[in-house]
Amino acid sequence: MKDQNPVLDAPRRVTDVIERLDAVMEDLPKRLKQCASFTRRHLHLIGVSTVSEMAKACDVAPSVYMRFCQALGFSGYSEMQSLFRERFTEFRPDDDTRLATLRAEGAVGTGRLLADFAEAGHKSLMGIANTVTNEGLDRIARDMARARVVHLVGLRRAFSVVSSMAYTFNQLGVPAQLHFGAGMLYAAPSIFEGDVLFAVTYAPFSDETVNLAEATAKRGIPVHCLTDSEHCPIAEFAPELLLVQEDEIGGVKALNASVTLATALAVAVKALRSPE
Amino acid sequence: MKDQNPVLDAPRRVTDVIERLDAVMEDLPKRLKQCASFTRRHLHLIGVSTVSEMAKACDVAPSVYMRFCQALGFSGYSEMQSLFRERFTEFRPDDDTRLATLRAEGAVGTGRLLADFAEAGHKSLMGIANTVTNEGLDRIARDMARARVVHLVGLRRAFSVVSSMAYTFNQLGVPAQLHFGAGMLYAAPSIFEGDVLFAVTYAPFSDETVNLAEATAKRGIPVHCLTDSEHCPIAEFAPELLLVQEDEIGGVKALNASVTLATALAVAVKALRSPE
DNA sequence: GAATATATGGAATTTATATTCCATTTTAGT
DNA sequence: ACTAAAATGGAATATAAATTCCATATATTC
Repeated sequence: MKDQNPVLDAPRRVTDVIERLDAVMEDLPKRLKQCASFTRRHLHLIGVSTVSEMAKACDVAPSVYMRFCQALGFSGYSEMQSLFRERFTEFRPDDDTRLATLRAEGAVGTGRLLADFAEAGHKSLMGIANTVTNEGLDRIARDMARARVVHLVGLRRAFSVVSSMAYTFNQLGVPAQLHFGAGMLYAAPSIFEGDVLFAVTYAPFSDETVNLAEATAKRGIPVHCLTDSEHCPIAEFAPELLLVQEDEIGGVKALNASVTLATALAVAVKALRSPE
Repeated sequence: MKDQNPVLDAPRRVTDVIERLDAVMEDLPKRLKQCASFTRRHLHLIGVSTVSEMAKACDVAPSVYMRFCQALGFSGYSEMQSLFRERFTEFRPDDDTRLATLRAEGAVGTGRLLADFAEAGHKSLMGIANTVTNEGLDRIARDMARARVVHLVGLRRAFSVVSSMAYTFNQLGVPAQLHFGAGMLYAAPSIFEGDVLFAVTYAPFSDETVNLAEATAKRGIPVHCLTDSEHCPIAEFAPELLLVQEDEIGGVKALNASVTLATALAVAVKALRSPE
């Protein structure tokens, strides 16, 4: 540490932390680099861990991790941690007013909105690592890899998720069928034994999606589900549930976690199907 | 609390907590019920909050929240909190050594894939700030805000982007129409003067999207475009071009930047349209 | 409406955690 | 190889948090 930044102000957004991390990574001494490297890949742990835990995970003394936080511009670990806890605790009553004043702020306002959504995206991505377990994801991937055809269903917000997944499957040569349109239940007859259904639905859950999942599960065909709540009714029929928590700005939710998870899942299925 | 459960063992899983919460909810005295009710709806806060914070959020004294934890069977807040932190820390997505052994064992690095795509997402999001100018985005938003109807077009990978945008517009009450299907050109007649077309296409550019954009532009209707290359042919007809660079893993591109940009744009349009 | 049991909130105590300090080790420059 | 500068880790301290205790308030029962 050559004290290259005499008065470095603390990052105020997750985005800034990542940026700074990438910027200083190379110039850091061994131990601090360990901190940077591990932290960069496990941002989500900061909010729920103590210094000693983080230090241990980085295989470093607590005091070293302390200095690492300071090298990033924070006064200490507590300050850094509070930034990563914000996402959960932060209550934003000013969202509405902020949107209302956007009109007056012009380009600056629009840019800030974009920055906000980018920030929401980062946070959502961090969340995946928190809520999704390797084992669960792996089991679903294996199940899908065995399937003759993977059927995809999702409406409203979930539709963009399944449609991107359908595209990825297509691109990779994995047989997949995207179901949409009003009479979702008419999709049931085209789902056969040996197939798998992947349903995506967010609260408030779409009846059509739930009904199709239920009907399919009752025929003994495996159903898997991606959702944002433990109370998703499909949970009753699905052996494995993927839970994501998306950040939102002014009531509009990000889609980053879902889309990323869906993409990773599709690629995993392809990898498992390939003989190689 | 009538000490109905002399030796109540602590819940071991989050599910157990929820169950117990639902079970005792009714029999609890006023303050403890407050705790139960709030906690039930904000389980995710436990891992990242202190007793005092939780107590304050429940509008209750810290000691009350303490007794609430004990009523649930925990020895105290710390024990309960550690249960909610477990799920975050027990699982380290890509501990390098563990991953190495996993691969050696022939298992698929599903978790690694997810971590990789999350990383690609982070990078893509970081890229937006660099390549998109506030002014350009703002001009497009203002143009769209003036439009009678915003028409959306995009195929293949771009389809999930426009479909999510269509959903957001819908949710916000902004008139928007999503065009899809084989004969994209037949969409042209439904685009009128006073409307705006927003086209999304990535290299190699889809002819149908480009053709619709061209035909629309030639009729004097404004066309805006989101793409990943300066060579996008729509650039010739579009006053403003949004460029995003998505990271990719093994040839499969992330969608984070595009989806985030599209969402932010939609919200900006809504904000600019709202009266007040 | 009094007596008893239960619930409550603030203050005191204990425990854990963050942070600083300093002696020792490592690295970089000559 | 020697010296100076930087980095490191463990121990000491300061700070904040969890937990307990108790006096007071509220509800229940007779």
